[in-house]
Amino acid sequence: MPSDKALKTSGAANNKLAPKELSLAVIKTACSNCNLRELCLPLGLTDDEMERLDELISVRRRVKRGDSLYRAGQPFGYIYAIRSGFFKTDVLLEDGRDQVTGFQMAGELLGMDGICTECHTCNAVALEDSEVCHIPFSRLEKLSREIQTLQHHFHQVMSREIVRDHGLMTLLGMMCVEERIAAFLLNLSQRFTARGFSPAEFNLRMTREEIGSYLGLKLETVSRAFSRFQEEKLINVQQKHIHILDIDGLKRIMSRHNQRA
Amino acid sequence: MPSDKALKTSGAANNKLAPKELSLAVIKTACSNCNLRELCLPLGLTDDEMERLDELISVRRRVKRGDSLYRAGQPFGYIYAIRSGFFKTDVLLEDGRDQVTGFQMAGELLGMDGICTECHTCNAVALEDSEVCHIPFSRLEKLSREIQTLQHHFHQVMSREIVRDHGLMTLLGMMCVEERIAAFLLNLSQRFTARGFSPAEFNLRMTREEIGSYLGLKLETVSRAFSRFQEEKLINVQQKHIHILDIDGLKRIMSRHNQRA
DNA sequence: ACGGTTGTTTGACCTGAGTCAACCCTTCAC
DNA sequence: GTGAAGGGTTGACTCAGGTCAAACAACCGT
Repeated sequence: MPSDKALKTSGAANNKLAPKELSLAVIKTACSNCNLRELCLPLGLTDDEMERLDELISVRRRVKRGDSLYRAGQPFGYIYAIRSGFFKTDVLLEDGRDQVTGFQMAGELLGMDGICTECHTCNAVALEDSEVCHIPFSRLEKLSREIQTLQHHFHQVMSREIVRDHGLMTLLGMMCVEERIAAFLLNLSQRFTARGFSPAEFNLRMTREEIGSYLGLKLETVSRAFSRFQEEKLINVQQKHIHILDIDGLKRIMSRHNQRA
Repeated sequence: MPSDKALKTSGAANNKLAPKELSLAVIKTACSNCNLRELCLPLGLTDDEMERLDELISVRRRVKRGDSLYRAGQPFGYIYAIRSGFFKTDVLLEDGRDQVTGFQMAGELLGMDGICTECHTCNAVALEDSEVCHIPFSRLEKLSREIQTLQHHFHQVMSREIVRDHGLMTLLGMMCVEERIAAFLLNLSQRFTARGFSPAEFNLRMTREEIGSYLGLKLETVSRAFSRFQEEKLINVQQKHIHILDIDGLKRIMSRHNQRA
């Protein structure tokens, strides 16, 4: 199994200097050569259509760990596709409390929260050094008026976000600690698998506090749950490194229902 | 203030029998004459464009209280616009537990959860006798390729759904009972106001259990919170009838932060 | 190599919301 | 009118997860 660190290698950045057909740098960063194209916007497009999508993406920005891709309140103009790295999104309540609403990895889109008000409603923060493609939204809308496949796929991506949120709502609304943690680990495992990494071994990019915020728990509770899972030989935890020993055991936790709320 | 019951009056149903320009029935149910058009899909469209949208909506169905508009697992084909009435959506976990994920009222759209998998992922159930417009999704996509305003507005509606879900996630993740109930009442009040009804007086369409499921609480907890709010002269409750006496008091509850999770 | 900072673990204790149970109020069918 | 069913309220008790505190481990810049 490849280490999931491999994903961080990215194409050369200065891709505007040489003519397209000759520049390896361009080829390496174009959608058509991106190894995430089956997870990302280009899914299902013809080569020709993909090239038109490529043309939209004028900027590919690196975001350093800890930096924001965008912040709540900023004007909305772009959808962002994660080429490499790891992000969290969080919303801030007026009184200072905040909650992580999602963790995003390579191939996933960020920024759709901004469409409705023309302003972003959450913060997107890199949890490791990352690289994102900037997709100007008005041009994406224009292109998706011309390419039906693209239009439909974009609608699917937004819909998937809604369904994902519903899943999190049921997690927050009626699952107990162990179920939340199991669901969290299984979800990460499944997403790493989809990206060609080990389903059983990975590094967490976020702190216990961020996990807790996401799952509606306190960091101590997250820590205790990890320890308990380790005692029960379901996982091995060493700080940020997770090794899932018994994936079916985790799934079993999800299906025995001792409802909470 | 008009009673919010008034919303239930709806146009005649058999609108296909007479030529358009002559049929009052058609005029009464067309988007262009719908008093919800500023809340619903037609927002911002010209008369001409609205007419083209009208043509998509071949079916307007009545849904009896307790009946489903669609169920999880059913193939997806339509987006539904609520003309009158009141719905809940809920998702079912494999083990039988279920959670209400939203309450929808006139002018709001239902069914966007189905786009990503071509299958609905939740149930939509009428909480009172209702009337909905069926919008065939593929034709909506086609039309929104032709009408930029429509396309953009549809994206805004989906985005708003995502932002709404984030709000519910923060509610479930870090608010205490009183904050959840206050948020719930304020949200209903605000939506009734947008529809021209009293911000202070309305009838709940859902049971305490459904409210609890939505807010991640048990029905007894909801009932106790209502009683406590009544003692504190914030509201008057009589079964399903709510009278908000002190809307600022409710807002104040939301901003004093005694976080929970 | 070292001191400070940030993140993690673990224990002891506390409390807000869940559970269980009894009772009441409406509504509706017959 | 009457009985049954569904929904709502209230009280007494319990416990899962939060709080507070202390100690420890990893990381980072100098």
